[in-house]
Amino acid sequence: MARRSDHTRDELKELALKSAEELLNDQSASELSTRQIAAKMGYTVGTLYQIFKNLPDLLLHVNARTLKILYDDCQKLQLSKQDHQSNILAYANIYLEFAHNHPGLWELIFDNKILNNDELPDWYSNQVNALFSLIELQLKSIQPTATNNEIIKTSRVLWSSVHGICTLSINNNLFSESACSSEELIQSLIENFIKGWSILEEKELQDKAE
Amino acid sequence: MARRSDHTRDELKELALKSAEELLNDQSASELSTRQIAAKMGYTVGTLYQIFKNLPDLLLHVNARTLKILYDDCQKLQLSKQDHQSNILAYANIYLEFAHNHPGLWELIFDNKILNNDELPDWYSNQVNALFSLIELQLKSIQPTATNNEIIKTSRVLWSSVHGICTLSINNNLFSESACSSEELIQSLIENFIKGWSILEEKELQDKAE
DNA sequence: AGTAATTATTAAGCATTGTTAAATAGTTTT
DNA sequence: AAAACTATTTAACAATGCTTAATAATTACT
Repeated sequence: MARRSDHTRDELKELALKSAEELLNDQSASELSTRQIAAKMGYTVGTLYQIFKNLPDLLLHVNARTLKILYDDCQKLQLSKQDHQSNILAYANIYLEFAHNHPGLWELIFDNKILNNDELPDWYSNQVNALFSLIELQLKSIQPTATNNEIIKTSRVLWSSVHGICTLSINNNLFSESACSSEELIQSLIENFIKGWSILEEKELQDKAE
Repeated sequence: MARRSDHTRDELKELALKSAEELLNDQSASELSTRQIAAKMGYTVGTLYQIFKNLPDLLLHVNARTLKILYDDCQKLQLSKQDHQSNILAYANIYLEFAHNHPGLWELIFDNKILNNDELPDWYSNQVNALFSLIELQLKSIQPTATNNEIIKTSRVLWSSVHGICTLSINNNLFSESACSSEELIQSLIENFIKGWSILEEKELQDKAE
């Protein structure tokens, strides 16, 4: 057989990404293969290489869709005008919940097959930055006098930490005997960190005032 | 050829682990293979399977040695009697430095090939717990009245967060344009979190006193 | 000492993997 | 209707980890 023209190029792309995503519901990112994706599409491997440069390229597009979902979920939130800490906690819970419900998709975002291969394209970095901006906005509201650099730094610290809790609570047994849920851990992190961060800034302001 | 008896069983074990460790200096954990290890030893794969159950088992033993190095490094520290926050920061920097200098070995600790396969053996979990105990001891010194559960929870939060910062700062480009070093991020995390955590406890104590 | 049992080591086979080049069959153009 | 084009398949390559059968060297036993 050849040249079926059952699907346009765009349809094939959509089909490939959807197939990969469905497979990642049942297995880990490292087990995902081109042949599996092709089979799920009803095509063979060669077709994939006509649409995507290679497997990492395909997976990068899967990640782009994942980032979009995360961003859209964040946008749907009813944000509080006053309680910015709660807003950050809500973002963190969206992240945690997604990681729990879609461990395969989530794991893929940090897959070295994709990250190590090439420089990430701009359109992809922009999606990541957009997510960071959400946190930065809340931090800026908490401490309007903080420098831009301090805001960026703090958003990275916070989000890396949230990410770390997700990683370790999802993948393994390090928490085996302890009865702490990941929600509790996330809440402890954000409560204590933001509390400390606010007070640090207040002290600095007092220092300046004296 | 067969039965060279150039090495005893123990020597072969040592040789295999050392070979794996050396390979991990130049490549990522996911690229590491039995054939590579065997070739580096000057043997073939079958020999490995006489010493270890399988590859995950071999890697688990590599990890055990990594954990021991980390623990020994922590023990070498000159701990402060008063400034427990600095002690925790020192532990975190040991962790960060190791991750930076030995990304392959460090990555392997969280490899799913090992973690997902079986339940971890007790002798391994004990090594992990010993490392957590170091942090727990410092936290207990900061807040002697905190419950055991609160100490365990807090150690998990802190260490997961440190781990998250290491993960993201080593593996990828999410921090591309921002000029924050991982040391800065770690310091911000620990300073702010511990500050917030201490104050939270003080408030609770006040509540109880009233 | 010489044969038998044991065991360390190799070598080969299986089912995978990503990727590419060539063959094939359907569509479009001439 | 024939020729040009191209989407799709097929087949091949070099890897991977795992398992097992064959082989060779040592040890144990008579």
